Amino acid sequence: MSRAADHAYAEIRSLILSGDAPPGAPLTEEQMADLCGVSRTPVRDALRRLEVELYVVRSDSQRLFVADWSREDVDEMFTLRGMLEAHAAARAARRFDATALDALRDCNAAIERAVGEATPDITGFLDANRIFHRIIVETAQSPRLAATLATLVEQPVVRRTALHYGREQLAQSAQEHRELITAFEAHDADWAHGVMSAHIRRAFHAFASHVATRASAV
Amino acid sequence: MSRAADHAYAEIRSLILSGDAPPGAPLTEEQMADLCGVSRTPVRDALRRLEVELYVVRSDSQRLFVADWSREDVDEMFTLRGMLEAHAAARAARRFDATALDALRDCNAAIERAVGEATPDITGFLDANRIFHRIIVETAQSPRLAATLATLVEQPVVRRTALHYGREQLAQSAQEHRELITAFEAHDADWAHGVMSAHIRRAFHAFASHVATRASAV
DNA sequence: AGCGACGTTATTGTATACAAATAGCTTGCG
DNA sequence: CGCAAGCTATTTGTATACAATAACGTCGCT
Repeated sequence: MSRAADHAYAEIRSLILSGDAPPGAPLTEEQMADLCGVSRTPVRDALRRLEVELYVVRSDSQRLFVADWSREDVDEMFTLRGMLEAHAAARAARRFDATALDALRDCNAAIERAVGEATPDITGFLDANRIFHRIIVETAQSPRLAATLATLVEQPVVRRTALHYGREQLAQSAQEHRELITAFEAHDADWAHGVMSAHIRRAFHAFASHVATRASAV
Repeated sequence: MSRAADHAYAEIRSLILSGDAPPGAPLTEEQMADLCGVSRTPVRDALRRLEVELYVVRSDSQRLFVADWSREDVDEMFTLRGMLEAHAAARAARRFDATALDALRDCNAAIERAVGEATPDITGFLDANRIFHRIIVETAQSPRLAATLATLVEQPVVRRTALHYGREQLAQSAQEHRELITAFEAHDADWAHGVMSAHIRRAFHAFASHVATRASAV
């Protein structure tokens, strides 16, 4: 995908993430095309991508709506993600080399900087966090696992989770990352598996405790 | 997606699976469009879908090629499938009711009939087997899990595996299904998890032992 | 002969027009 | 008043034309 399609993707995505297009809202190709100033063709590509990533859902007949996830959906999503990402961590533990580990350490340093500031830099945290997890999945060297996880790791959920983190939860996240790095350095697959599994599970509960009072999860 | 796009998807997919388009072969949108007798627009949709499912890969700049599944890829596919389907079995164990269990028993009876004949009825086995696993996934009641598994369970691979089964392996498959049913009757999630996990893993080794001599797995 | 710049060609990206299908309303009937 | 059938308007699906871009071969230079 190129300029127009990428632009449309980013535009529509931020429309959803900002909440301007609330869950359940219909998204028509033409509206989006007008909004982005491109034709329907690249918009279709962008929407298909967003559909795969489950930002939007397709009705019985092909109309698109902003996704609305129930509490069970989110629970199941975190469970699957935990299972697969822990598996990825175990695989990665057997494959990490010095270069990749350095990248991981740099990345977590960025996370700790973002977390350590007077007012935590959530955006910085999210960006670095995304890269951190991406390095692990890439090191696992399983395209299929990567593709499967990509459809499971919903950034809106990650974002919302992080937004509700207090300083100590952000710090704990960074601490868990440090332990992961240690497990990777030891090339201990079981250790990495366990830490990652707990890391994701804790994130779920952080998320769940904040949406418990709301009817809709996202 | 509608008629043309679905048709293009099926056509290109079978082109790949049949081996007429060997791994590494370039796929241009126009070629595919000519082949399917539709325009490039639905072909693009179909190719995007095939890309998500990793039948094709995209080069540094947007050209598409038939994916090359290595032995490791297939291994990883079975591993992921085993993980997810075992999880599905565990979930399903907590949810099975009498009606669904009856359907499962009927289904396995059909499998045993197909296996017990003088010359095993592989097609009958495959049809009943597919329904058997589908009932379990449906009973697990997780749309997301179902969607993820759908992209992981390549029927061509299942078929190739079954084609190489001997009578005793077919019988063992039915036997494992019987044990699964027993675990479901007991609503024992751990038991169901273990049996399913082993069931898939054994299938992998049955598959692997037959493709070991070939350069490309599928 | 090797290497690089350029032009040609093949391929993908985008826009637009039109066809098909679907949802929602309106109207008529029971 | 409820409901269903049909019409209309909206929306998605498909085809085609054209633009942009990347691959490739050619020609010229050193």
